[in-house]
Amino acid sequence: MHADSRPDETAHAHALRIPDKPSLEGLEHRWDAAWESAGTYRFDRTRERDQVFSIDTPPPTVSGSLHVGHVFSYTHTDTIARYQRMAGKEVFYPMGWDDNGLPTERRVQNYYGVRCDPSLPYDPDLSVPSDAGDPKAIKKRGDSDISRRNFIELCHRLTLEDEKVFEALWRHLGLSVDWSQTYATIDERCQRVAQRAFLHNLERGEAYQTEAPSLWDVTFRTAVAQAELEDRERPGAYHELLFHLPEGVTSHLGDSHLQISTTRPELVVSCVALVAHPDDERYQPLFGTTVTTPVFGVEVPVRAHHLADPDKGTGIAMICTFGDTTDVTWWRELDLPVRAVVNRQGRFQAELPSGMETEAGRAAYARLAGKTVFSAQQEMVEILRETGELVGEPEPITHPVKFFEKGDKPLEIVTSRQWYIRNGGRDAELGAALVARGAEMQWHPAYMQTRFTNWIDGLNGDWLISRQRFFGVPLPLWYRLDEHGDPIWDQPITPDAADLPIDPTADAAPGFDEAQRGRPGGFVGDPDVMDTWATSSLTPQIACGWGEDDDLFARTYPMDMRPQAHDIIRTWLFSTVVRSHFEQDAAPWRHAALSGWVLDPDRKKMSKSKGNVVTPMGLLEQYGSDAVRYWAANGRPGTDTAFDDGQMKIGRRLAIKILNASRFALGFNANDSDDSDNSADRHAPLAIDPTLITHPLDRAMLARLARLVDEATAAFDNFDYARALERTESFFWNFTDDHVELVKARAYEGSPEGRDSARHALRLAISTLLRLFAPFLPFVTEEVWSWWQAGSVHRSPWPGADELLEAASDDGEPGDPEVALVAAAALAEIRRHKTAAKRSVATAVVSCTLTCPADRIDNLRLALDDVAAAARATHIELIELAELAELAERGTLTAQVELEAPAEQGAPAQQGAPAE
RNA sequence: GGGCGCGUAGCUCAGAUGGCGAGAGCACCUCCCUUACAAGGAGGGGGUCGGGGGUUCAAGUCCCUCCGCGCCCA
Repeated sequence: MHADSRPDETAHAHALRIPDKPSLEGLEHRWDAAWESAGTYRFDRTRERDQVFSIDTPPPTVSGSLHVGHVFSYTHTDTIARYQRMAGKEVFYPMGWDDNGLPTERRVQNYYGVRCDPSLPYDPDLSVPSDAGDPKAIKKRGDSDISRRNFIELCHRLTLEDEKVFEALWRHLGLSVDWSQTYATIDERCQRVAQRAFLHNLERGEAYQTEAPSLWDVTFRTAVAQAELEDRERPGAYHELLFHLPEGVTSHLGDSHLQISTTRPELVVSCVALVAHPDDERYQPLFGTTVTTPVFGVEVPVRAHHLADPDKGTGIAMICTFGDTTDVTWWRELDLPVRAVVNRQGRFQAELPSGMETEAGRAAYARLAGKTVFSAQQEMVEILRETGELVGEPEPITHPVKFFEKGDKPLEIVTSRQWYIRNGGRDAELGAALVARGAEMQWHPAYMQTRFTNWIDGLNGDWLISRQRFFGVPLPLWYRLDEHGDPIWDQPITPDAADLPIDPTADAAPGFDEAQRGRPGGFVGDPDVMDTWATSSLTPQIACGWGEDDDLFARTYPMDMRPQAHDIIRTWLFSTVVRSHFEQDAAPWRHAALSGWVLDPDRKKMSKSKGNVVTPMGLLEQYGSDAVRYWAANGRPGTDTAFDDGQMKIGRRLAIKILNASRFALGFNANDSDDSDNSADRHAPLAIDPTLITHPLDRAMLARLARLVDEATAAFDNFDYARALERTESFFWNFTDDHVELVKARAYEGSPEGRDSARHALRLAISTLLRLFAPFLPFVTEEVWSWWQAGSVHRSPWPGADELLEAASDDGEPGDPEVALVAAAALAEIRRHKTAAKRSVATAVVSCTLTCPADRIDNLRLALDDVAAAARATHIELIELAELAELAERGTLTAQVELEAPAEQGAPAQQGAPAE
């Protein structure tokens, strides 16, 4: 299929074609098409596992928009992929799309102006709204309700469009993804994998359901997992309430009541206990006694628990069902009853909560029932004022409140039946095993492993995977209904593996008829879908063909590399480790590579909500993909990087420089003895013959290049692409500024030996540098490569230092880098005099004396012909520097220069002053 | 409050295992059409390496402490 571009075949030169005016324009489109048709990045699945480098790319959420952060981190991955490919590995680099979940549902709702109503029947003839994408028209007509299946169809339709846009951007950016290996987390195969994995978890006891308090978003009407929480600072107020002590008991202050500070007075009705720290002497006498709540007069115990903070408020707090996650902890650990009042709509339920015995209590509750939490609080404060049980006025504060990261109302905690997967949050042994999995992987940078470990150590519950949504992978379960039509929860019916994927709300349970759905003695399907992470945590299994393509799986799993941003270690990375731990008893990857964030100039994370995002395609078009990649690749692993279009300009300049320098280095005829422009040799293939490289300066340059190759290789092997780029770039600028200038004259018109040496060394250097740059600047390097080489630079072998050292040596004598350094220093010194004299660099030098220490002078002598030619000097005198004191004056090399008199004005000859 | 990371020229950042005068690019200033490149080239000015202690013959580099910033978690 692409035999001509295999890395193990010797690249061979082909007819030389160098454009007169090389340009970057249009390279992206041209080479993307060429790579596609040549199959340059196709995975060769005949390779064995040890020859393969497999990459687990976290699929981006297509319904979100791509931003520069994606370009940034995906470029990092691509540089590694390209390096590994050139280093001889067969790279398995698939791409997925994360379609399911809330973001897509919201986008579909807004884009088409529809709402999902699961109670509606499927309408097979439903047409796509003609005003899709027109917010004004949709607002005018209002949303229309459609069935669940119709809704899901629209989700699929829109994500398909989104995927095309994403792929086009990735191709333009030059990701070396194998585009024949794509998946979408909602496609049939992914659903099958997700359901199969869940059923395995269920069989092994790693998945379980329970009726438990869970965080609930009242807007989206869905449960939310711990990993999806975020704290937001919100205004609130401390309310001082009075709880009443039994007859004859007084507080440490001598009062017949206790004063409690709370930010949620409306939850007094759900209060089940008071709690203080066990060491708190003020409340120790009360532990084990009871108090009665204000307004409702419910008797609740006073308990001790170490999580109560003696310094907060009055040091004693009320425990409610449930005000926050600490309440849940207290409820569980102190074995307290439940007195729930907030329903899933975020309103106070109509029914009277338990324990409400007084008439006044009932009357008060009647004023709260049906109200939202917000209104109920206002009403409750009013009631407390009326009863005189509110002390003073509420004191406004700002405090962190838990939100669903995609929501905009504070989370409530409601009790419901949900499915969980164990993750070590309630099982120290499992937690330790997962920490150990983390230690099996290499982290780049290494300190990121600490975040992983810290996250596991901080977990306090299992992973809740049930979501009350529509566009997701259904939980593959049904429940029998008893004779009353109530589900028998603890004996779920599971499907046959061969039937996966299934939708329990559409497919009948095995052994039942569809007509029995919802009937007593019949069955009902689980209405929930799985959390999106429950699928995307399986990307290694999905990409590698687990359970579907054992041959591929054996060649690719566990995967070599997983790149991602550091903020989702706790979610995506962690959950993927959990699944592999359970399913394969292995870590999913060998290397976890973490990228930083893109920050705006104010050091804030770039994000859509902050309105500071830049559209990636515009950048790619403005600066060129290579230039944008250059900026991205300068971001070191794990390090946040400022968005900087200045760096992109530099990247563009570098790409242009590569074009021009290559044009020079490759611009000599293949037949070195014939320089005529119209010779038949003009397009003859160029050769590189290392044995012709004899000049000490050429050999010195190649010796330095060998060092560079070693450094770049070591950096890449350590996943430090940024270092590899920085070293390569630094060498390249010196190469063009110094080496090219020094050898230019010799390459054009030197002696036959000198000329050959210069030209072949230039070609070898360019060949090497193009390959070193290829992972970063895939387009311009491929362009130049195509001028004179067959096949793709991206399938050519990564350069080796040995070949360069071999080429640099002469009769067994190694090349000496010092020769290049001292020659460059000498040329710079002479140029400095010309600039100081405000003369052109081309000005001829009438006489020149260079002074430097003995050890350097010998090296300088070896390249003196080139220095003189580059300086336009007919002769250079060398003087050995004797005195150490002189050496300390300035540098180790000084020049005295006399320049040719200016041609016209007849001004006196410039006398270069001795360097100071 | 705990954990992790960061603080080097006006800006963006390099500076493995401590070692000869602290670097790059951008920006700034001066100069130069030199046959790869004017979307260029040559050169120049500019830093108490966050503050303070300590270890060492020697510290931007190691230790302690303080200050500031970011992220994650309580």
